[in-house]
Amino acid sequence: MKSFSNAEISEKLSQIAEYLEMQEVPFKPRAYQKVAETIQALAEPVHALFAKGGVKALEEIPGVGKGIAEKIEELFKTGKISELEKLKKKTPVDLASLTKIQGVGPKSIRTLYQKLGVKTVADLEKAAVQGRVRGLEGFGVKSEENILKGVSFAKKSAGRFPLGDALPLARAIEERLRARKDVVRAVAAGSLRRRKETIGDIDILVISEHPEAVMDFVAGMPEVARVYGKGGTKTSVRLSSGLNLDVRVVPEGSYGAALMYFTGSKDHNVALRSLAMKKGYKLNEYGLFLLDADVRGYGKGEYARKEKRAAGTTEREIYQKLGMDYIEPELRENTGEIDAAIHHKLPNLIEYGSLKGDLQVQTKWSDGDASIEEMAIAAMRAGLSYMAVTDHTKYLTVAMGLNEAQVAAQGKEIDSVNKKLQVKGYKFRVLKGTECDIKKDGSLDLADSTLAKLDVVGISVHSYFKMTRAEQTARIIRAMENPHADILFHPTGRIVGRREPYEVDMEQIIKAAKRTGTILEIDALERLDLKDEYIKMAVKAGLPRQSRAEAGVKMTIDSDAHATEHFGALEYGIAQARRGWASKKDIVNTFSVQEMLKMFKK
DNA sequence: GCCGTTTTCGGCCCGACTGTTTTCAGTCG
Repeated sequence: MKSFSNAEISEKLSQIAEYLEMQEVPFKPRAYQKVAETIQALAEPVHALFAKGGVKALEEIPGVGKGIAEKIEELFKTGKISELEKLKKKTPVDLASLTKIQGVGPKSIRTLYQKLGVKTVADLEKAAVQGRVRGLEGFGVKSEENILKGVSFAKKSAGRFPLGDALPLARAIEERLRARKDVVRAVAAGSLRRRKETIGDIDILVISEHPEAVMDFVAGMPEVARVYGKGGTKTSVRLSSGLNLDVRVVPEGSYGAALMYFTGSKDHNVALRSLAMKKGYKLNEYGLFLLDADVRGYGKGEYARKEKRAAGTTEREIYQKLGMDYIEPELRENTGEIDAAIHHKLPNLIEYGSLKGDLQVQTKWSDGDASIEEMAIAAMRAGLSYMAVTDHTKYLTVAMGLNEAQVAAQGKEIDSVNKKLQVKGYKFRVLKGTECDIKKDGSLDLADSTLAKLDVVGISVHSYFKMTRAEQTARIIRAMENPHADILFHPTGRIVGRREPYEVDMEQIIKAAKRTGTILEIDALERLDLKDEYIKMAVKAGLPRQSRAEAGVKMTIDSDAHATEHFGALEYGIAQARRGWASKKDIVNTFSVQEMLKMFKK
């Protein structure tokens, strides 16, 4: 039995899709592509699902039927998918790299291979430089130039950006557009509005009576490195930061429909459009239109369709006409939200700005940049009324972790900071805490007698990332069983785009959290750990059937601040919680300090 | 290949832009 990561499985399925697309096989490519995307976003390793429940468990994955399940099984058992091998033999090209080139798709690749023998990006570049591409049917001088530009950009491609990098950039561009007299509205939509953890490109929707002027402005912005396309209402550019930016202008009356269309996700839109169609509507970026079938004068099932506009000014209106509740952007992934909206079962999502405290903050005592008092004042400025000081412990020598005596000494400083704040008239409380290391055997790095004196005991893994799944899971669960352990910090250890999570069975961890009363953390700074899918599991919102019984695990959203400016990251943590269908009641630090402390294990 | 508030068979989202074309295919989102 071979083990493949979700990314590897996704890549293989996606390749099958592209090969089939190349051969103009209808419909199948989309089926494969959809599953590839689903698996890519899946937090639970597919090989773990398979180990637990075999082919049946694979078919539980949305979009996976008998055919694809068997192909995944074959991959695990033999290390190969014979279908893919067959396709590769027929057209032996480096699909993965070639399709990454902007403007080059499966059809072009086929022609380039058949006529010029192009197999790799290097072959393609050579052919274009030698001017052999322009002679092909359907290609010209311009296509050749674009291929060369595409190749050179693909070479220094930056890929996806963390939400925390893209959001400020998008907001700045939004501001500049709004400042224009000819712009009524400018809104960043796309994956950014859905607050995905990484952003591939920025999509901005503009309402304006003068689209051409807006297009000129966008294409001429100083940070634009290349203009991919510029039309009357739509412009695509690449920014020097490596991000792509799409700006689309629509008239005022289409605002809602366009916002919906531009926000996505694609899967959500496709599902909505299918639903609209069944109800006799057509949904596009200009509105929701009622279709009248008029057979008079037409024969053999041909219909003249007259369109009557039914909605489009606001998103709310469109959802309503389709018979469902309004769906918040963070939920629009076609992972159960449409059904929930139809049956009025959507969660009441935690709101931005609703956190009262932060339960993971580092200071100068270990690897933070600022003093306890400085962090407290910054937390207050961020609108919080309490924070826990949770410096690292001694095992983590690189972070200058504290021993028992230092923790006691730090407690005294916290007392004096609290007194000082009180004298100044601030209603803010600093809690005594720790980010206590979980050692290899699952024991904790500080003596129980020390932990017992603290308000907030966070525990976390910073070593032995390479243990087996079973060992790592057992290690963490043992630590959670410590009666003093209140919160499991960054439960999977991942850092978005930089560090893969360690192997751990999150379903078991969530069960253990329920059993032991341990709170799970959503770590906002760089990690976004828990991932949305695990949050969903913890709150029991419409996820894998087998975990529904484990509902009701409490979570906390923390900044993991190491500097005064890091409290801003809490916004991303809330976004992640919303994407995981979490409500205020699921998140302990939306409550006052007294109410929150009552939720800790006894 | 998948899926079901019309369906276990017969469907499968929709439009902008480009480059190559004289009406459209390919790509993208």
